[in-house]
This record gives sequence, structure tokens and C-alpha cells, in this order.
Amino acid sequence: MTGVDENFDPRAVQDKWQARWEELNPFAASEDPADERPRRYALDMFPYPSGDLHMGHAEAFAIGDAVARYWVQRGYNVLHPIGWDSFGLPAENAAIKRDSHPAEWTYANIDTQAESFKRYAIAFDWSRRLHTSDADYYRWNQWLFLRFYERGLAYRKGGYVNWCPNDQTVLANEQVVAGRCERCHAVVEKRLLTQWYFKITEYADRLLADMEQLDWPERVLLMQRNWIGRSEGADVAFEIEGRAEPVTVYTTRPDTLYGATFFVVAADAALADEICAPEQRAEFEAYRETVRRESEIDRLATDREKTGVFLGRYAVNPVNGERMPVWAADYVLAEYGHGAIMAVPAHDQRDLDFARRFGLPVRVVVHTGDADPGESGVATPGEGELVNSGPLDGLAKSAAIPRITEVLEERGLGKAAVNYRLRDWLISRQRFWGTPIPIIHCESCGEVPVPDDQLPVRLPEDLRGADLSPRGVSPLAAASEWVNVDCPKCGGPAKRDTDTMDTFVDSSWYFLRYCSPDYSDGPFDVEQVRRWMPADQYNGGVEHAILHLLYSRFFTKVLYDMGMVDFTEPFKRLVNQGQVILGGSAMSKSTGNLVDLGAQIDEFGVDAVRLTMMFAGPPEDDIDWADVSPSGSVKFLARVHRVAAEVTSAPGADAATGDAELRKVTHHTIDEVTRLVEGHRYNVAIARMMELTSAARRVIDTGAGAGDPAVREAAETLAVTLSLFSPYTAEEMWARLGHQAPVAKAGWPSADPALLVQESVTCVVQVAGKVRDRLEVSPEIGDDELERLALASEKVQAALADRGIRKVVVRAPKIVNIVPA
RNA sequence: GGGGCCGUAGUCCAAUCAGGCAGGAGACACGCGACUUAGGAUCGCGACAGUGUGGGUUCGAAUCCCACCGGCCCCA
Repeated sequence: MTGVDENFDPRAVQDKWQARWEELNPFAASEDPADERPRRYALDMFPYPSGDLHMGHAEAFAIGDAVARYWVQRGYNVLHPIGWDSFGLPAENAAIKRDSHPAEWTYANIDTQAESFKRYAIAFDWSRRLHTSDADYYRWNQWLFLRFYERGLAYRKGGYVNWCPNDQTVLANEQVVAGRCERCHAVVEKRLLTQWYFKITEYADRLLADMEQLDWPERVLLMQRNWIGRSEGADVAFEIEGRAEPVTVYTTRPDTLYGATFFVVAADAALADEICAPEQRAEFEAYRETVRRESEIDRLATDREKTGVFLGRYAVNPVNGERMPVWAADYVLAEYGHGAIMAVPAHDQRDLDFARRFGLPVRVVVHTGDADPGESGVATPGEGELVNSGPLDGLAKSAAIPRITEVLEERGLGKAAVNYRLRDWLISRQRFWGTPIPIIHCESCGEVPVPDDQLPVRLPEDLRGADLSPRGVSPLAAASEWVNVDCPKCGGPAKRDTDTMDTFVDSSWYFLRYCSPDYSDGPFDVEQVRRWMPADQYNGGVEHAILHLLYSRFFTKVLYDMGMVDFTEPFKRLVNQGQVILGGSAMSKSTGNLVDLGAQIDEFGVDAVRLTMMFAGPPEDDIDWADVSPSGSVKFLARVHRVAAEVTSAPGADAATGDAELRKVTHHTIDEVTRLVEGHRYNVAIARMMELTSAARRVIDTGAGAGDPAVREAAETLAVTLSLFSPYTAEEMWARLGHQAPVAKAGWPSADPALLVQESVTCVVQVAGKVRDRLEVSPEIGDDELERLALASEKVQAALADRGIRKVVVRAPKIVNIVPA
């Protein structure tokens, strides 16, 4: 062989260009107002610094990088920043274990990851790097908290909250997945605590309505819609005998009001305690104790037997005056609606299960045509005609709902109502490594905000190791010098709030900080944000479909209401990459089912690992590392590099004088790859680049040879397009072709339209749907002429034999289908 | 229980949005040949087989519709 492939040593090429790029700094975004290039903001979900980068990071950032690099090639002024989500529990746990400070572990890991990102050749603007655990960052969490507080969007309240017994802290609803802690998977308990909340529920309708603006995967929007869980129904007031105030319940099925046969109050709701009759109290309190010990998982299980206790009281059905026994049960949640429901066993399965367990009556009020629920044990929630319902009789369910709502409103017994599944966001945490909540509790003044000019409230630096052990209250409480302060209002003795903020607060606005990372007069420079935001594309894992993405949308809307931003949605387009798995299951350190990114890079090189990620399939699909072939990528990179290395024509050689066929392939490839990259179909784009490589190879070996200018044109096209995926190889090719680095700024090639036109196309002629002949015809051929040509074909005539023709379908210039009689 | 997404060669995947030649775009693995020795290199060639199942619409269905089977996800 020529020996040039021996010159292509991926490791040497990496080291050489990484150093060179460090000098060139090609990806700094320009803030120059005179820079007229249109701006694009390519945003990646920032990493948590737990050890080094792993395969998942490698895929996610390879995708985001292809986007950013493509925009740079297209001549945009591109913002592609990086930072670290560096507060959080793992650092704290590591500090306890090692008797050190969380900052030590955190910043060491950040440095490791930063070095890996550089080696991995991600096109970041390194000058904008931020860490949420820096006081320069978290002071603005505190500042934002105070603005939320002023607007009534941050408040403290007592109630049952989710408690993770392992992490020894409360959790937001969004952090409880199927009854377990989303971090450590411990079964979540309920505790009665006073905690800080953000009033995200006030934005529920806007969070729903503004989804229209979003070019996001439909399934993510659907998940958010489900999470917010808007439902329409009615609030209905029920008298409870012996209680002055009526109790309001929310129902989505007011049409079934005549079918309500009992009333259920959440066992752990205050109402149950209040109305329980004295003779039932002992039984009720015993039951309540068992309920409190139950996990969310138990309570949600649909197949377990219903439990409950009669409270010895009766509610009155407002439409027919019937007395309904009031029960306490665990299948009604204290936090949902008003913590009490009217039970309609005929048309709600859980109510029916309860009724059958305790021998309560079942009354059908909607005739659905299905078996009687009282007999079958299967509730009938479907459409049907109302019966046993006084004035509603004969109406369809859909007509009965507005009718009964109207009646209730007329009589002052109820009204149409909207309910949400979404709860307010619980943001306080009883842990150390987070943003201190900037509130001071004064005995005489109550809650007093820390004045802005005293921000940041820094974390005390003398806590470390065992000081941080979880003990159910924040470790900050033990730092007495830090805790005890003078009240900013009255100067009297006061104590700091010792909880820290959920780290999802940090990540709800970091993308704004990137626009002006060193700004010191506010969380961000409003002008800079106006120029860069909203982000054009946001890349990250679907695991954030609800939590982070919902919170960020909420923050953006609040900032909009504060007049700090001029848009209501932060991320125009969202791309969720799949996971990298191994042998069909998720990679995990604990099971040893793991591929180490560093080892892959050592073996195959950065470019081959990146190319393998991008070529494996569509970005949103999972990649099973057992199914892909990084060695195949190595082979391709050597092959495409060899094409460039063999080129002997001079830079600037006139391609027009070169091989016409190869030129067509090159320009078709440019045209297709452009479209494919725009559509995020990188795997197909790479396949096209492989085809072009083969076409150039053929011309070198068996055609016009390596000196043909068309070969140079193909090689240059390959270098620039490959730079999105395998930047080191692309840079080396570009240098071999006699050009100046960086190839990243070479400029995207454009296809010559003249080379895209086809002189002839193959028209398929079918008889009864079977291909019988192929005709080479002009792409401009008319239907009539094509039909004549097709019918004249000998093969067609033979296939027809002596059958007549019933119909001829012509779709010029691609196909003719002749249907015999 | 409700809703959503997905089933194409031994394997990963194209073509599905907008119905029109799957002699599958590309690749992995496999086999053969060439490179005057060798080949975990390179270049070339090849075979295999097939749109989950059953209906429907259509001149024509991987593509659209319905049902079923199987897998994944969200809510309950």
C-alpha cells in the first residue's frame, strides 16, 4: 500500500490538535454588538460532577456538539457554553465518608470532567464556565428567592411532605417516582413538617398553554401535561351533620351526584380528626396510625384490599337530601382536591371496591349498557344515559355535566371548578451542600428576608466530614456562629433559616447566567439575555422531562412577569438523546455492567467513539454498546483520511475540470447531508459520507486518479462535514489538503444546483403491480409520452399476453402501473 | 384501567412524516478473491433473508386505517 495510513495515528493527531485548538480558541461566542452574524444558542444540560465523564455524557455531548459545530460552519455567531450543576448530595456523602469538605470532591471532579471535555473535543466557549456551588452563582439563587418571596411565590407552610429516610431530607413531589426517592430509591415516607415552597401551581395554566410555542418531542409535552393534570369538574358543597361549615369536594363527575352513596375523608386530613364522632375515635385513631406508617407505594397499589373506618357521622347529599355515611380511608389523599370525596361506587372502581368491602350501597345512575357494577364488581365509568337522577334522567353524560353544574350554581351548592394534579414545589432540603435560604427568623419580627446587600449568605466553611451526617435537621443548624445573627429589622437576637434549596433551583436559570457569567449587578445582564435567549436547541436526557424542564419553564415565566426577560419559554427546541446501554440493560457501577469511556477512547480514539455514537442510530434511540462497532469507525476514519492524504492536486484546483460523475456524487452528498443534519438524522448523514468516500476511492484507484480536482473537492467536502462528528480526523485531513486550521471554521459547502439535476431517471413499469420493465427517461417526461413508451415495451406486451388493459396509472417520471382486464 | 411510542436480514439500522423498484442506503459479523511471501492491514466481490400476525382502503401498502400479539414510556 501507499503507506499513508500508517501515518494516521489517532492518538498523535488528537494530542497535536488539542494543543493547537487551545491556542486558536475557535468557539468563543462574540458579544460584539457590531457583529452582524445571526446568533444561535446551543445548550446542553450541564453535568453533575460525579467522577469522570461516562458513556452517557459522551453521547449527549456528541449530539449537542454536532449542532453547535454545524451552526459555526454555517456562519452563525454561536453560544455553546458549559458549566457544572455542582451542589448536591453525592458530594456531601463523599465528604462524610472521607472526612473532608464537599467542595474538595466537587471541584476535583469538575477539573477531571473539564479535561475530559477538552480531550473529547467539545466545541465549548470555555470563557463562560460556571459552577452553581460558587458563591458568585448561588448568591443569585438567594436574590431570586427573595424576589419570589416578595411576589408571594415563595412561602412556608406546614403539612405532610415526602421524606426520604435514607437521604434524611424532604423531597418535592417530582422527586418521588412510584413512591420512591428518585435519587436513592428508598421508599418515601410522609412527615408533618413546615417547609418552603415555590408557588408553581399559580402558573399551571400558563405552563399548559405555552406548550404551543414549543418544538419539543410530543411525548415530553404529554408527560408535562399529565403531570400538571388539569381536569375540569365541579366543586360541590356537602353539609356534614353537626358541622357549621359545609365541606367542599371536587369531582370530575358531577353528573353522578345522585349516585353518591357515601362520603370519604382522607384519614390523615385534619377534617377527619375534626369530625370523628366520640364513639368512633378510638378506632379512627388506631387506623390513622396504620395509615401514617404506610408508604406511598402501598397507598397507590390498586390491587390491595381497601381499608377504612366509619367516622360515626353523616353528610347530606345536596341534590336529594340523602344521608351518606362519612368514612375515613387511605385511598383518598389529603393533598389532592380538598382531601374529601363523594363516593359513587357504581361508576368509580375504587369507590366500588370500598363499597363492596364494607357493604355500602351501589346505585347506578348512568346506564352504560355494561353489567350492573353491584353484581359484576366492575365500575362503569363510560358514556351513557342518566337514570335515577331526578331532573337529569334521560340526558347523556356529556350533557348532564354542564346541566347539574348549572343547577348547583343556581342553588348556591356548587360551581364549575378546575383542579390540578400539580402541587407547589417544595424547595427546602435538610442538607448542607446547597444554597442557604436567605431568611432570618426573629422572635419578634417573624420571617425577615436577608437584605440584598448582605448577599450572598455563604455556607459556613468549618463544617466537614461527620458534621454533615444526616440527622433529620439541616447540618447548618449545628453551626451556631453562623446560625445566630442579629435581626436585620429590629437588631434583636435571631436565627438563620438552616435549610438549603433544592438543587433544581440552581438549574432552573443557569442557561440565563451563561449569557453574562461574570455579571455582578444581577443574576444576568438583561441585554445579553435578550440577545441570546431563548435557546435555539436544548440537548439532554428525557429523565428531565418533568422535573428540570418544568421548573425552568416556571422560572422563565416568573422572570417574564418581573420584566427581566422578554420571552415566556426558555427552550425553543428540545432534543432528547437515548441512553447508552450494554447488552440490553442500563449501565451501572453496582452491577458491573459498565463500559468505561476513558478506556474506549484509549482503545479507539476520540473520533471513533464519537462517530460510533452518532452512527449507531437516531439520536433519540438507545445505543446498545454491544451492538455497535467502534473498530468499524476506526476503519472508516482511516479510510476517509487516506482519501485526503492521497490527493495530489493543489489547493484551489478548479473542480470543474474534474471527473463529472464524482462531482455529482459530491454535490448530491452535500445536498443530502445538509438536509439530514438539519433534521438531526446524523446516522444517515454519516452513511452518505461513507458513500462519497467510496466513490472518491474508486476514482483514485480505477478512474481519473488522485490528481483529479474532483477528488480534492470530495475530500474537502468530507473534511468539513466530518468535522461535526470527528473533529481531529477532519482537522488532520484539512491540513493534509493544504489548508489552515481550524477546519471548524472552514465554512459549510454548498451544492451546485447544476450538478444536482438528473439527465435521466429510471422509470419502473409494472403489470398488475409486478415490475416488468425499466425505462431510462427524462425527468421532465410527460404522462402521455411515458404511457406510450411503457405500452410499447416488449416485456410489458409479453407480460400482458393477450389480456386487455383495464387501467393505466402513470406517475411520471417514476412509475407506470398497467392493470390488465 | 387510560394515554402515547415502537416491531424491517444473524446484528445495528435506511426507506414511514408526504403510499410507488425493499433485488435494502450505510455498517457490524460471515465468506470469497486481489495485492508476485504473510495479513487482526488494504482494495474489490458475495451470499443469506426479510417489512410481528390478521383484516381493510388502493392500480399499488413497510408506509394509511382497524384488530390482535410482543416491547418500552407516562398517568392512574
